[in-house]
Amino acid sequence: MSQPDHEFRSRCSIARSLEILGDKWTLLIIRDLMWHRKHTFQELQKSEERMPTNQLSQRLKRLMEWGLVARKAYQDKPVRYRYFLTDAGQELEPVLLGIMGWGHAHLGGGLYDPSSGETVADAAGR
Amino acid sequence: MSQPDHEFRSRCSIARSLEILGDKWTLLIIRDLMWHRKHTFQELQKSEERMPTNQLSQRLKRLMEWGLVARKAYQDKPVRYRYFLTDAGQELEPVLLGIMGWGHAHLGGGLYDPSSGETVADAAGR
DNA sequence: CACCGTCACTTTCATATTGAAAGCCACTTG
DNA sequence: CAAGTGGCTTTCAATATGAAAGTGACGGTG
Repeated sequence: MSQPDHEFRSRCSIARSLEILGDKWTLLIIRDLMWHRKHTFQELQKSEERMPTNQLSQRLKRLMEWGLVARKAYQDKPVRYRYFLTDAGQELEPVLLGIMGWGHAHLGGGLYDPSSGETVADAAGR
Repeated sequence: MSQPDHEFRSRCSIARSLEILGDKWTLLIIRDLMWHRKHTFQELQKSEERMPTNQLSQRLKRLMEWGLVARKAYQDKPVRYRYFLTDAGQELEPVLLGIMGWGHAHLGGGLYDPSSGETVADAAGR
């Protein structure tokens, strides 16, 4: 539960958040755990964007260290884990929704509706 | 105004947005332009986080290419520019507010109130 | 019981990005 | 005319990324 010892570069909440979330992949893991019922390593790796396995491994580790993600073994011998969001991770939903809305409006990406589980407006062009 | 020719890695709005915004710095530039009245190269560079000048230069270029930022010369000889957000850039405000709220709750960062221009809750610990 | 396949990683390594620092250019100021 | 200012650009070592292959513990098949 305890977060890593870490010197943040500033006291700004946005700057701090970006030290954990600020890359091209991390929020996609959160997206998949939150909405797309992807919970195993393999399911996460098979997402459309095809994150490299070493990165996925690193990111999951970091997210666990920061307490946004936890895992539970779903089998022994060999032990295999199912990853899921903690409350702190779940609380990123409004952020994801905001980014999605912006990307839909300005980059022509799809619009996912969490309550129906469907992509409402499909991607335009590109 | 026209966005760059660019192959997005997927149709997901979040994945697309992260190709532009997904790093440790870009949203801090947006933050400073949006709330902190930093509009010149130097003002942006002097922010608490001390972004390297070459990165600032590159990011501003990218943000202009994508139409989130524009600039106007405020003097000739030598020409110097003032940067500001376009409408598309401004529309990231809810995203910034969301990230700030999360960072405040979970990483102890400050809470800025755009309407008063003040940091309401100061950073806890760390 | 040898072999193939699956899952969850880890390792390797070439390439790309980052970030600290210095350099550059066109002025302005003393 | 020397020093300073603003806005970049260049350089280069260090770090991060990503493609690919490797590992280890099984479980199933012939």
